[in-house]
Amino acid sequence: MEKPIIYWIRRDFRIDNNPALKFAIDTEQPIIPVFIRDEFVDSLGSAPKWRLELGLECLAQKYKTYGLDIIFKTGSADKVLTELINETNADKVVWGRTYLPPLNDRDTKIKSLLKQKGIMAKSFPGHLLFEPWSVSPKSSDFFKVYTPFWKTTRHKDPLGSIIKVTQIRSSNQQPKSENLKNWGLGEGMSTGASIVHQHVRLGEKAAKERLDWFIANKVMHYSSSRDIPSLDGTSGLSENLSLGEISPIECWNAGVQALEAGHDDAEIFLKELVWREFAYHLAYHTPRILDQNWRQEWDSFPWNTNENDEKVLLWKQGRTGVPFVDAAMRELYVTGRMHNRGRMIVASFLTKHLMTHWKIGLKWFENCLIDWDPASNAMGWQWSAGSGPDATPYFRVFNPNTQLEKFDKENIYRNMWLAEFSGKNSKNALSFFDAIPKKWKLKPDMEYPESIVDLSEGRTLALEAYKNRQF
DNA sequence: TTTTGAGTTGTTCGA
DNA sequence: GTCGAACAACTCAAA
Repeated sequence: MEKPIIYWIRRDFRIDNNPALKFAIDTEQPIIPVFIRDEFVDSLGSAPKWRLELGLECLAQKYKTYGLDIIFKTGSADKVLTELINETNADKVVWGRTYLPPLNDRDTKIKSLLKQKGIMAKSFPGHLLFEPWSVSPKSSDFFKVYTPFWKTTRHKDPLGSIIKVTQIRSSNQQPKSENLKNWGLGEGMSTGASIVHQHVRLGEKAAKERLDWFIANKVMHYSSSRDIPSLDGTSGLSENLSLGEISPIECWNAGVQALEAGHDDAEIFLKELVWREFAYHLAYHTPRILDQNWRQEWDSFPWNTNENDEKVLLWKQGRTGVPFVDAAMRELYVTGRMHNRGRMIVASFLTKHLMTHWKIGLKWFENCLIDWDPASNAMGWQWSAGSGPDATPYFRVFNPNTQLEKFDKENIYRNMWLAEFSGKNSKNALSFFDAIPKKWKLKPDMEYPESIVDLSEGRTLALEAYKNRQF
């Protein structure tokens, strides 16, 4: 019986432009694709876990068209892979790297364990444009500032080339698979699932089509339209990038082509892709960014750390009485995403006006975002809070009302998400009330609340605290 | 080693 | 309404 190769599916939910899968195909051995529900899958936040299930269903269908079934298994990865090797007599295991601890350390151990058994174990790039260790400054170990990182990467060729797959060789052996539907990955979502579902862009094909559409219609206006939250002016591909339903290299190449075709704004799109890289670069070199203050002196800052604080709850519910903040928080709840400008504003509001620890915000995002990415989420929150690697002047406090004036002058975004303003005119605004838990006891005809903080007072208090900090 | 220049995303005030 | 200055001072990258 011919020995098969095991392809371990990680964050590369695609067929094309997938170096690990390509390697497997090139061995000409039969391929057994496996997805393992390990402790790291179980520990995902509600929305990312739910989105993972959708992504897996879609991917399984795609594999079916090539005549392959994904094998679903639960357990620690070393144990599952070992059993699968024994069962199938496979002699190779390949997967795409995910770079961040603790997964990275786990993978290193598995690699040496498999090699000890005489199995070829190989990991591949594919999740990023560049390996985090392959970009470094001349005078230190790694970059702590974005702009020099960008200057270094902009003229660097990303890893790998375009890969198109036409066939995949399946295996005659059919190892026992669990049923994905029985895993209940979507259970944490409860009432909101059917509503968020309407806003999901699912799978490799849809992601590619979106990229084409974005490059054909939007990238040329990107520098200005990406800042307007009422417009569909961004690529919106973060959701697909997070599961690897599209390759970042494909996005990069499309951006480069647009730039070469004379659309200068495409460079800003490339810069955004590089922000994602920068987040991984930082997390790879300083893993503490994921769950501790990157600048450790911030440990003594007097954040509010009470998760059950009344104002924190109102922030989560989009009931702070500050329209831009509430609109963005409701957009998050209904769509599982939030416009980038909204992310900055709600983060600034939580960490500065409400003086609340960024970890509380990070955790909420981790539960609500279908495009959740551990590296980007942590970098963004720490940047907003001021504890991160960017030298953010402490006096930089977003005023949500000034922001509304600048980026939503006609109140389009506000009315899109706040039924208290738009009445029955906005389907989106109303759907928020169907998505939320009943126990929140919120109704669309309720009166819009008074602001929970006086914005200028909140700003002053935050500035005071930042000024008086003990470091 | 030392020096120099630069650093995602802002707000407010007063001329 | 528009525009420039002030808001401080520090870390990082490169020469």
